[in-house]
Amino acid sequence: MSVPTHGPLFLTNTLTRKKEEFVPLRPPHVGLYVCGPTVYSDVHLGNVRSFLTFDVLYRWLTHIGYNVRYVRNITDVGHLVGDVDEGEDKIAKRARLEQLEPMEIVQKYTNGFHDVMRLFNVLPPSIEPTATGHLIEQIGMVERILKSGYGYEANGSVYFDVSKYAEKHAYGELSGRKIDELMTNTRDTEGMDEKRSPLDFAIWKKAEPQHLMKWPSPWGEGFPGWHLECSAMSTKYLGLTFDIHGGGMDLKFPHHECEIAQSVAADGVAPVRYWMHGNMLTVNGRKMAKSEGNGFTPEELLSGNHKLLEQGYSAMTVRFFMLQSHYASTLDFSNAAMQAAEKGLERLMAALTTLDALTPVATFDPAHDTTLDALIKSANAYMNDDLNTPRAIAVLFEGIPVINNAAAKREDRSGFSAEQLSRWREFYHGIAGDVLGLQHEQRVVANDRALDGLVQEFIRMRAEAKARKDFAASDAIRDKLVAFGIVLKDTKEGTTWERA
RNA sequence: GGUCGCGUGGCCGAGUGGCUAGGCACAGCUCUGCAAAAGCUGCUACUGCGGUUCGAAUCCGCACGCGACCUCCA
Repeated sequence: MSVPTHGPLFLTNTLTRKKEEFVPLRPPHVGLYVCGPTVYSDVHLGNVRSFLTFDVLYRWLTHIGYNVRYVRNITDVGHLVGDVDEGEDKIAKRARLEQLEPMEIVQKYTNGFHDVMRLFNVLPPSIEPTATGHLIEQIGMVERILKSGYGYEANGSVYFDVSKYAEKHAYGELSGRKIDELMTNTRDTEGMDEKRSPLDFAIWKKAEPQHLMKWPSPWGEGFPGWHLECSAMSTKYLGLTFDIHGGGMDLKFPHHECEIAQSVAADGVAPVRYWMHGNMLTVNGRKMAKSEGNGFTPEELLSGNHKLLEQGYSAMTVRFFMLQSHYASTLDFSNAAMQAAEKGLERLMAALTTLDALTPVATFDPAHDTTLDALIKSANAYMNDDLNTPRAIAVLFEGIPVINNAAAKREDRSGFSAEQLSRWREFYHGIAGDVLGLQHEQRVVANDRALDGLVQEFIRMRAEAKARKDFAASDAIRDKLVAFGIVLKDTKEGTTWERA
């Protein structure tokens, strides 16, 4: 099988700020690394968007025939509260506040993160390494950086020497920053005399005696710097140079810039061939962020129990909503937009159900083949064009009238042959399901069968009433059911029901 | 202040130098006992002002407005 099977894939490489054809280092293998969460609190919707973006990338790469090793880390140490390497560790702080062991915090929020990912139908990565599980690798990397002369030890901590690095390498190339501008704009450096320059960053940090999260190292007890883990773990699992590194736009600087510098300093090669950055989810035009206090958790979203939410929205509605915009654009969350997405998704999923329920006819429409060929072609082209999911979704909608038409009309030639049906189903389930990860909501849970049996009985009674033209009785049944949130739909095949 | 980006129809949101995404909403019609659902039809936008061009919403300049990053953040 040739790779890729769906034509060349183009991705926007934020390193060059251009759309480039994606050619992996060692096809059919693709190495993909995505910065995962720091597990010190609940993930919010903005975080979800980022993981969703790379979920679709992972799904698409797989769909077009690549063998993807997807590494997404869990940051469970080293991420400090403040800036300039002086604050408290985020997890340690949370542990103190919640009066738990740091690892209990890590476990708690890792579990929560996994639950949320499952809820949004985000696939698990191939490897989900933790920073604390890779202390050896990180210490090794610090040693290599020291050996190459780009790090220095000060009072039990080790810092990366940005100025020295910038003499020979392009520090700032990813984020478009110039070193002297960075120097000018940096805030006061008082109280940080361990660092030679405010731009330097910790790759190993000395731990105070009371510090809970610390490990022995050649420089004494301490813990690794935040940026280091991604470099160490991506190197370990994907090699010195790998294909794609993804993350949120806000990680571009300094996090990813530091990753590049560390890898080049330690191993002499640029670590990443294609950098990809997802854009931010905004609320009323402002970035959703924990510090802004405008984020909501998936639980609040589902229940609608938040001052910014007019109602609850399902995870699939959110997924669909997010995929209706391009990953590189900011996306503004609003109730009106969510309600529109809810309706749109409903229509799409209803069409899928209709398609699955269609029965083949003898006098089918031969045009369904050419129509489908066109849909397939453009859907693939759009996905290959830097993951244009909104366009791919639009393609799915283009075929919906064809499906609905076939279902609504029994007499004409709008029907499908058995072969056409299987091809259409394969396409719709492939794009909507496998690639975009949209799935039916499980709206009714435990007593689904009991409820269905009950409603079917009412439908039967109503049909009897209609048969004897007792419309008062039939309407009464329908209205009663509506009051209970059950909506009846009359079709040529009979009456179906769904929840309002 | 520096760097980067954005400004599209009632709303959300794609996009290309000429071939008028899609969703939601709205209106009319068809189907239906009625309604819902479904189908058909309609709704032609691109912040402002200049410029390049046969032709620009799409390229360039300026202005205005908004945002992101520059400090932890997906």
